[in-house]
Amino acid sequence: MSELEHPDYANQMAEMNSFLNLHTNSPDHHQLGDASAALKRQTHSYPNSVSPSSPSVHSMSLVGTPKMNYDDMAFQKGQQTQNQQQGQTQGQGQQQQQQHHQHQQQGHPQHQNQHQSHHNGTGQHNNPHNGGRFEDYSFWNDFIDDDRNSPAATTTHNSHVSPTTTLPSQAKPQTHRSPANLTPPGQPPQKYSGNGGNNGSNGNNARYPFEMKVPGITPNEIFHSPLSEPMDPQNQNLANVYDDGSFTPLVSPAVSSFDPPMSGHSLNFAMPNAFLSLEPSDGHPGVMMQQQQQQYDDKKGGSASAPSSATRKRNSVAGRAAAPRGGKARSGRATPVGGTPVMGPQSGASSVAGRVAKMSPMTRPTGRASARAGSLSGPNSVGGSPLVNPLVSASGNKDSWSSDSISPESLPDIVMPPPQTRSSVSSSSSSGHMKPATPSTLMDLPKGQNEDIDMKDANSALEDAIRVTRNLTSSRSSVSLASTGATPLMSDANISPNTNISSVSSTPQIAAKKQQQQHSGKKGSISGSSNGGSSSGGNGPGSSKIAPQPPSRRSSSVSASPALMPKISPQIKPMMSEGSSLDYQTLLATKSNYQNIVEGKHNALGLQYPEHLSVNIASKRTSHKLAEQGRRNRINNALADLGKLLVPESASTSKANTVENAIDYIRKLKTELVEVTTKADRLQAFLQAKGLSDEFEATMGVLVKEEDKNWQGAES
Amino acid sequence: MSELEHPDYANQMAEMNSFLNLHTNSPDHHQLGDASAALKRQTHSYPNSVSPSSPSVHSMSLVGTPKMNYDDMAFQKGQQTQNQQQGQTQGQGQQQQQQHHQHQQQGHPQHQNQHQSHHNGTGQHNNPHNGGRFEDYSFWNDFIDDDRNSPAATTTHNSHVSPTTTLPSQAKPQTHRSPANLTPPGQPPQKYSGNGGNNGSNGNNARYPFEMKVPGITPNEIFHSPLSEPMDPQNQNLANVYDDGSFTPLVSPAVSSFDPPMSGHSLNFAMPNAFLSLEPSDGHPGVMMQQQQQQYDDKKGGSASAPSSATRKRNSVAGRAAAPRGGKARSGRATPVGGTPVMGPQSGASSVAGRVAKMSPMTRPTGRASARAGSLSGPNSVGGSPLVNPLVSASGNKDSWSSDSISPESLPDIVMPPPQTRSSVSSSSSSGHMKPATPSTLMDLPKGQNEDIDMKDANSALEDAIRVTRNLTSSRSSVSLASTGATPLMSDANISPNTNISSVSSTPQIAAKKQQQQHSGKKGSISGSSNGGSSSGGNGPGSSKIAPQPPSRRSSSVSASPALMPKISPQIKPMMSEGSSLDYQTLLATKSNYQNIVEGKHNALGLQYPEHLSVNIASKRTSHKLAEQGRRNRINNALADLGKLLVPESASTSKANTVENAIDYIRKLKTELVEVTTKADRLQAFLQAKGLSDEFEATMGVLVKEEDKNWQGAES
DNA sequence: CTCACACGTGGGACTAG
DNA sequence: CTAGTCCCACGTGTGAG
Repeated sequence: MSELEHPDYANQMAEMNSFLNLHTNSPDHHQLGDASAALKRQTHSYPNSVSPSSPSVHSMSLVGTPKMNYDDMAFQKGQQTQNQQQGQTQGQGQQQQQQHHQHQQQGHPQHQNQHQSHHNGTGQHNNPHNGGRFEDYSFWNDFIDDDRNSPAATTTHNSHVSPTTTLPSQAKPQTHRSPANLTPPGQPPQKYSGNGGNNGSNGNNARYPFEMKVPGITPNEIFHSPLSEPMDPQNQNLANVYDDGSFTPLVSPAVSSFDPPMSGHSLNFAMPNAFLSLEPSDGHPGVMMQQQQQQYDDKKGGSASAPSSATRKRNSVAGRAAAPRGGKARSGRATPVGGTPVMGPQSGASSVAGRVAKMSPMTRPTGRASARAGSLSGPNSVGGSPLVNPLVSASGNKDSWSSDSISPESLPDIVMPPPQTRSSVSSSSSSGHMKPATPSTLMDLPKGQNEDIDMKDANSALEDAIRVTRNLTSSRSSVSLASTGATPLMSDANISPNTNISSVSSTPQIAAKKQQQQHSGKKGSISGSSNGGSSSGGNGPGSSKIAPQPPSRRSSSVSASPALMPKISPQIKPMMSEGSSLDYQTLLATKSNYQNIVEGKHNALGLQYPEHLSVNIASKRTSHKLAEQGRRNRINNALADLGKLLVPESASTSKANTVENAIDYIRKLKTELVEVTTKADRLQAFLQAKGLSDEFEATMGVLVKEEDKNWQGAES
Repeated sequence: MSELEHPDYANQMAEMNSFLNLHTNSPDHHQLGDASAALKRQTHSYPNSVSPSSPSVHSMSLVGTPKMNYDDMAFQKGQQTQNQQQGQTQGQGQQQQQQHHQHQQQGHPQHQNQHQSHHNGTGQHNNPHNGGRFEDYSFWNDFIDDDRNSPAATTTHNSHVSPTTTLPSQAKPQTHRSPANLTPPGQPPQKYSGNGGNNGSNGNNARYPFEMKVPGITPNEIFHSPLSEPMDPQNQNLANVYDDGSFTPLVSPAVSSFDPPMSGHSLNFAMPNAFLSLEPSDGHPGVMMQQQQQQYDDKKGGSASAPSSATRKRNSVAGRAAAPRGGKARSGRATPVGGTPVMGPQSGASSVAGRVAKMSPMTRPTGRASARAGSLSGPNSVGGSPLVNPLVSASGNKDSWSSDSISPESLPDIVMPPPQTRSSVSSSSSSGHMKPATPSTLMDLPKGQNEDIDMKDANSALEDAIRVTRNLTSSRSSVSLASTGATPLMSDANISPNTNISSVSSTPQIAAKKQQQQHSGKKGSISGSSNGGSSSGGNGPGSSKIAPQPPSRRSSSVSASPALMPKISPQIKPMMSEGSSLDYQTLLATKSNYQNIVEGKHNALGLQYPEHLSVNIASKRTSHKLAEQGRRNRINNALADLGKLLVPESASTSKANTVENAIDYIRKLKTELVEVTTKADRLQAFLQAKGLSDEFEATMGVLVKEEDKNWQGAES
């Protein structure tokens, strides 16, 4: 037996080593490392914040808190210069382009910076944290930059930078700083429309949605802060704004649903769901960004500039939405063309992202086809409809359930998402795919082609808006009740004491999902027998794996974000629907404890809450959520970049494949390098033997040895 | 470019191979994969299930369902042969060894198979799905192999292979097939103890826990299938076995908690939590494996063999548990030495894995210190105690909440985990760190030093067993009630009609968490003021971020796996505790819909369930869970390998850093390659100009041009 | 409080039957 | 269309610092 055991260990050891050693055979290493990181940050535009005078600002108070660090870190290092310096002074439209150009033109400048930091800061890589962090965030920036590339992305970077001072709303400076980044909704269009001067609108941008999210982590304040209530008013404002623009008010009211709960000291996520505030003006629907991204993007916001009103939104999301990547067609899986946000989206870049795209589950594509809202449907007619009510729309989408979990904070996430469908419609099915808008999406870079984007993006943005998806889980469940007859879960939501929730309208959640239109709509096209529901479109019935999605979204205003819902899939829902007694029992049974608590019903039930606990956890969760997303984005961006470096055509480009390909590629490169080096050495040796080396150098003017040495050193 | 592309494919292929190959240097690999997989299955022992006559068995019925495919895929290709063929005919003890040997001896057979499939199946990578999949799974196998290396792993492979026919119980062949793998608890010890002839026990091993999990996807059957009931008997047997051995019975009774629910056609996860079935005999606690692994491992189970009773368990988990990696010391973050499973764990290998390790949240280290069970504590004295009751132990652990979600299936996950602590204590703190045992961990390879392991592993295994962690969330909540006074959630569990749940004992969840003992116990050491609770130790109060963890675990048998619980963190729990009426309302409020449903209470509440829905979803979830883990492992493995290729010293090695470093590295390599190539070309051109090229070739015998071409092609 | 992980989950896309 | 597979993103919990 011992043999077995021991050998195994040995083997394991061997394997582990073998991995290293084998590869190690080829020298190389280190140096390259730094460069790539820098690129990412800037872009992001976060659609969400769009809502103008959102009360959410209030919630903002929390804002200036810990998490911001994240972004700040990154920015401070490298990009700082880019975003802030450039962005601040410039107008949006211009900025975008400029920055964008910089990217391309400058090429690797950022990288170098990082490099230095990397090398300089720590002679060796040993100080991963510092060096690593910065770089890491730089990635974000890079992404952002990427997003820029995509038309939608064209937004200005500055916006996220320092919303702080500029914010028109009540928000405290502090809070704004980081949160400011979120700003969102209203402005995204600017990019598209080319409204360089949206500054004025910026004030509106204030961004409440995000602010909500950006929990400063000042726990106590959060809950107790007036925010929750204030939010409502603002929400209304937002609605108005949208209306003014030409939007459908649907937008955010629902959002508040959350706020009310928690017996007064709401959890604050009132807005959470992100929300799509489409833009009225240009007809570019403002895509919503998620909190997370902003934070990360904001980075500097705090210190460096308070980019006054100059801050601009950006539709990074929209960019993505457009994502289908302009012309690229996506064939089957194998051929990744699509806009895979994370992995392969990059516009011009390599084809890496085969199927990878996925990006954000939240809204996902839903695409037009399925998109329910009649108004929204038209790709062009952005003006009117897009703003879906998260709550309302939620019905059809599967997404509503997806996130689940419970944290109150989850709400904000969804917001508007950009399209960037994974399957990106591609040129062929121009119809209007879009991508999801999930947080990550927001974070990411749209990259697609620059031009053409405006229109497309706009359209896509609209669709995206519709897709809002997710936010409130309840919506879907309620729907299911109607159609399915089974879904008990959220339907009760309205029952909750908090009128706000139900009243406001619903929340995001629009349709997001389906959209498969592209190819021919294996599943997608069907998407749903869309109800054609007028106002809030979102319904992604299409693929609904389990339950049929009844398009009828009742506006049930459950409010509890999907996260809050118990993980039980809608399908699981009890059959009870039949009108059995809807008393507390039912309520309890259907809503989940958390929701009940949130809605303040717990008192009725005799349940009590340690408020402070909930407060802290809420903020923590929120921050953590954002942090996690930042992390994911960093990884995804890095992966995407990595994919670009690789072959390009290579394989499907799933994350795993990307990494695996990278491994092979590195090995290959090492092998080649060794071979070439060997050859060169031999040649050189030969020349020297022949006594021609001097002549060679004179002739060729090349300094061979040094290179070799360098190489070897690196290699070793 | 063509070259590049092709090369990439080639690379991928190569990568796939490379993994294999590289490692292959050390033969193990694939085979191992199978082996390792095999290990996991048997072991499981699910403490929960342990409970002798636990009704939970009933739930098992679901087992044979859809997901199995996943594993099957992988296995069918390569492993199939190994496990089934061998396993079926052989006895457990023998089988294990044999298989194990095969692994080593055969070396790469499986890999090759996969390889072929990849190449053959799809000339190019275009068919990522097929090709990729297989290979992907191969990874799993590799991991598994690694696991084997760890002493615990020594279990037999056969067991998982084809439980089908062999199953003593009434289970239908179908269901059993895949599920069979799970087999578990009882037998793990064999390896350790060297009980080659456990065959007889095998019958008992039957494994209900896993079967539960392994949903064959024959949805209807699952729930309705007789298995569930039959299982019970077996479980009893198992329990007996353990008892016979010298175990503490604590084990699994609780496990069943799940089973009963779901109004009769329970969801099957009854066992879920996995559970540590330590081994009584030798004193090597049998570590539990998770479902996931099994499934993957099982793969073939269905078709090939119906390994008669021969099926054997395995303690693969234990192996991991031992993981602490023998002597390796793990310093702070920067210094990765530890056993970081995914990223950097490799024992001797490079330092890459700085902090990366994390691996599996599930059980994590919990380490001895915190481990509550008195009996268990002693590293050496494996004999008696180890089997913790999942439920019981759960109290303190944070983990219980971690997974959350709801799916019933979640239960099995945790099983026994191997140690492989991220922070691996390292030599210095020899005390006994261990690693978590999370699914991923299981998957991964322990790799520490070979020798010393036996004892250490064994010890660690024991500890691991204690750590079981997670499984049932309820346990913790209940605990909180007691101490905190707040936690309403699961406490009611007992209330549920199903007597089984509460009665049996509790479930896994033991202590897993804390364990920080190592360094000095920043947080950890405190762990708990361990109650010293005699029987089931687990409590990881130590770090309890939020609530204080009251060590008193009331054995509340909530049963619902953590997953089932609403995401609401325990902290959030309503204050209601005060003994307010615990009627349905309370019950509903506290337990979450899902749990209620599972417990069959929904009827009481007037809720009805479309059984078929729940059935499918349960199985789907389970399978999906496993698949996801496989995917994650693949990525993580690739990442780890990638990290190895990179500098080694380089940075911290977080995933993001790894990828980023890889990017830089690739760039650097390319740059160098270009430079060198350029130089070589110049040299060569110079020679040719001089007319010396012929002479050179004659002298050096090198074919320069070709290489250059190749390189350029790749480069372009 | 930060950073990093792993997990489980929902869901989109795609392929087959 | 369903089922199965893959992949992804998310949110959460949790360590370690």
